[in-house]
Amino acid sequence: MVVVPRQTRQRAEILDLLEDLDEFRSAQQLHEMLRARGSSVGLATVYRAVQSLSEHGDVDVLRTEDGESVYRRCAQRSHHHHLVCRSCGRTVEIDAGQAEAWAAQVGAAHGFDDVDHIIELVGTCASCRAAATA
Amino acid sequence: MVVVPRQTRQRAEILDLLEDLDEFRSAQQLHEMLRARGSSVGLATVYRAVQSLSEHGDVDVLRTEDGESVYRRCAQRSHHHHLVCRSCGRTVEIDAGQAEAWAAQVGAAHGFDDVDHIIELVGTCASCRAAATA
DNA sequence: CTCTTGCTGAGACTGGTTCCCACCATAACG
DNA sequence: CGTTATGGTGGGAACCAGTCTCAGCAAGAG
Repeated sequence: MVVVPRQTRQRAEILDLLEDLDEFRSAQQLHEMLRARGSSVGLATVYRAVQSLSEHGDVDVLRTEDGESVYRRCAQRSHHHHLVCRSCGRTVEIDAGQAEAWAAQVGAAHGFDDVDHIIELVGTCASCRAAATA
Repeated sequence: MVVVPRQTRQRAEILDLLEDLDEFRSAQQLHEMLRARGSSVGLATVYRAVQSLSEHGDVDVLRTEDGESVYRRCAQRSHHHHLVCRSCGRTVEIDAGQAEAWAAQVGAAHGFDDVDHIIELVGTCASCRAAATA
């Protein structure tokens, strides 16, 4: 009795859109883009879709500095982290084995169990750096 | 012409309160606590104060999962990270030299400069673990 | 085909945060 | 020490992301 989300036009359109994008987008941006494409999808539906997708590990979620949640379809389905360009939004997926080992070790040193971690890296990518110094 | 915040009763009271606490608190919680103490400080003022304090590095800010900002007066004024107990909120400050070195190295490997990082650890502390298994 | 059940969407609602603006206290200046 | 400009204060309105409501609809089971 596993709960599998029903396959609907709206969900398909949202996934399609996410496939086309390679940067993190907010639910509101996705909604706008869908409307621009001419499909009539409700904002609430977009929220529900990205939420269920993220629960199933099909998309990754990040929180921006101003508290907005942004979503991205990721190549790696396993746990990983992101290195995001602060200027153009280009995102690189990182396997963070080393950082995870560090986290577990630090937790143990302070008597903490089940240590989860939030690790995100923000930098300036090579091409933006070049553009800035030009 | 450096902008130094004016010293007022309200700001002093907020800092005092933060000194007494050793867990992260939201602006709203701080506001409530101040009112409970009998001091009439506006909510807007609390927001302004914690904001300016965090900009000056006098308090640390974290975002909870539901998008609330929480604040804490930290012992270390230099850059550091936190290991928070998910059950009791107990917080340990971590010097994360190793993680930072890793972040810089990963950034460089992908051609990224000025790599900032967000690293937070959440776990279950020894005493909460004991209480849970009791 | 029919029925059940989950999905949809418009708009109302919530809760955290910021803005507005008249009033007030601080600090600088004479 | 009084005056003044400047920035802080506070209450409420405004804002915005996100959630809830509920009637209508459509996917999938039987």
